[in-house]
Amino acid sequence: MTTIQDVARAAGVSPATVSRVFNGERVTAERAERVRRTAAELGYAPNRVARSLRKQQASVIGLIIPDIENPFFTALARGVEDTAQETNLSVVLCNSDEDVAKETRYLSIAAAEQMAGVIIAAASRNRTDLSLVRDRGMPVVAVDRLPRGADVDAVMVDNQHGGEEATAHLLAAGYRRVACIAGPEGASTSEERLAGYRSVMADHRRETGEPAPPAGYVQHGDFRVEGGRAAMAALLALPDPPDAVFVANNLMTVGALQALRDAGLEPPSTGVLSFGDVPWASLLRPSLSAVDLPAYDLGRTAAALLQERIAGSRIPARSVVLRTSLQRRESTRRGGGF
Amino acid sequence: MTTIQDVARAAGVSPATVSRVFNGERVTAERAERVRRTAAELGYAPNRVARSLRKQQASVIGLIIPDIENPFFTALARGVEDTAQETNLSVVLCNSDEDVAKETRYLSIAAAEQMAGVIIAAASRNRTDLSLVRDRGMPVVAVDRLPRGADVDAVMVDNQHGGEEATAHLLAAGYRRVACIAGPEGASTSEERLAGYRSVMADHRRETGEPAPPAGYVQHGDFRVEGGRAAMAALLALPDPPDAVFVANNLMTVGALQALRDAGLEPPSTGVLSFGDVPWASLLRPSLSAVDLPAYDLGRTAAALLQERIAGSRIPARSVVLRTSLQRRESTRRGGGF
DNA sequence: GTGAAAGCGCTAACAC
DNA sequence: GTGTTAGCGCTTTCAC
Repeated sequence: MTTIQDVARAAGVSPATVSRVFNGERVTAERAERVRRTAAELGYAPNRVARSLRKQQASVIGLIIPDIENPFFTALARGVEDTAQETNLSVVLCNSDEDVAKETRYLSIAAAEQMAGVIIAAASRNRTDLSLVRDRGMPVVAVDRLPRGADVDAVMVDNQHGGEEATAHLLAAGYRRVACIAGPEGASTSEERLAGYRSVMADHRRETGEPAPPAGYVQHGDFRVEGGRAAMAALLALPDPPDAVFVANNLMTVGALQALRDAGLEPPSTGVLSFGDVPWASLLRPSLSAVDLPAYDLGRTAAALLQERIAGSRIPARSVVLRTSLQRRESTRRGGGF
Repeated sequence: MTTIQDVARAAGVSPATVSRVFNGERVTAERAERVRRTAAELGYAPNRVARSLRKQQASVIGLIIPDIENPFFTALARGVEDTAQETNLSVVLCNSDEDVAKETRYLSIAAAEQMAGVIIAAASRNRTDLSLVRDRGMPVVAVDRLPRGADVDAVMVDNQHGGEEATAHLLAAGYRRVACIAGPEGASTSEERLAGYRSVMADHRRETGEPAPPAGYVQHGDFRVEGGRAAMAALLALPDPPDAVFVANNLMTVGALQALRDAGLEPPSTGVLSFGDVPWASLLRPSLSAVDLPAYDLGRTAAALLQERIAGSRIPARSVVLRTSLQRRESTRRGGGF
């Protein structure tokens, strides 16, 4: 490996000068040029490990997401990456697999590698422990999910509003027995979406005097395809099955659609509304109504906030909330369109 | 930050002893215990940057993939991760976005961070330059795509065989005007799949005396949804459009299906066979025939090979080829099933 | 089995 | 502007 010493010797200057050239500090043009040329000849590239050790910080940021196979998070990752690239930060992606232990390992790595900062979609609202990195003063931005009590910048989705809009749309379309497949208990995103559902349902009962939905109309899944399938199957097994369902994430919607089909049912006779776009939804017949999430912008915003912190901003922690937008398509068009 | 010095002082031993405790070298049980306890109390964790600088190697491997939004690569990533975890290696994922410049940046980072090794699905067969890392003696495993002339271990898919099987299946199903949507020119995976198509088509002509397919029956796309749509549209615009199409990757299949639908056509009247499973294909009606790729196993195998190299194996470079398997479903069931 | 000391490659403080 | 020097936190000789 070529070191800064080798270049210095070959160019007839001190190591400090070489360092300055590579860090954009003031060096006479002529010598700078000579250093650059010798460096190129020798194939020299600064050793980031040494640099990190010395500066006690790196030019890499960690992005920790809970499910790399969920397109929502990959779109988010692209947003982070695109923004980071603009200022020469590199992104390394870590998949916590919704597992707090794995997540903890990645957080320790981020700390130990002295990354410049971390963007995290936490695996758990209660058990994710950001102190590992926060104690070292490392900037952290929470995205999509904010661990309880974490004093960090956050970029969130207006889940409750999205849940309300979705439920209201199902009722307006004429569905009467509207169920909900929520995410894991304790997941903040799921709970907020569910709260939106509950609040609109309660308002509706108050206005119309209709009875409360039967027990079991709220099922909990695991945010994966299988969980959605099981939850839908459970709903269909009820004595009075729902005529529409609001599903709290995209992957569970896929499972729910499969269960529906297995039971010989199809939207929109049973209405289906997904929180979060199902990828390639455009191929589905009937097309799928969904609450669109700004996944890419979530990533961009998170990266921008992190960069401000890395640059040294010390203002109090901020939360940015991005709005969802409801896409009305065929799967909620009861009675063949209106 | 607590350092090894702090622990040593607090435990009344030398830094060397603390180091030995954390590296599993022989230390008297009693002292080892004391060190471990003080370390825990002080919240000490070894600084990986310093360790890397000293040992000149890290416990992190880089995984460079060309498209993080393609489920094939995310499944592969999981395979790599699961295997790496087993031996305490951590994986950082880099998305080259099919862009050789970005890829080069990530390779330099891998080199500069002195990662333990790299697994790469190369962005280009010709322009991907592994010398950046190979020159430093860093172990590299190519997966899915092998850059020309690269002397590294590789884990590949039997693309030609898959292409042959796919094409033969379309012909056996009774389709006669079979077209192919290939990937970018120069992509080895695409070229091999195309070669499989061509070889079976040529054999078939030889046996049956049927005329050669018209010009334009082989279209090139970009391995993304849009490319597939454009290619399919071009095929449909031909004077004598095909009655079946073999699409060389999963994302382009999505686009092709969209173009087909836009034209008022549906499989299986036009047969569609995808190379690589489309995620959530189970939701599609008609269900989609596909050449299944062992993405997860590709990842596992690549990680296993890399680990052998990291452990010091010096045997000559190996290539492992994994087989595909054809899934016959409804989209190629001409005339309503057979 | 253990400690002292050197040094991985780099940057920051200081003197010039 | 530039060189000299010290040291980031760790591992690894080499004595003992």
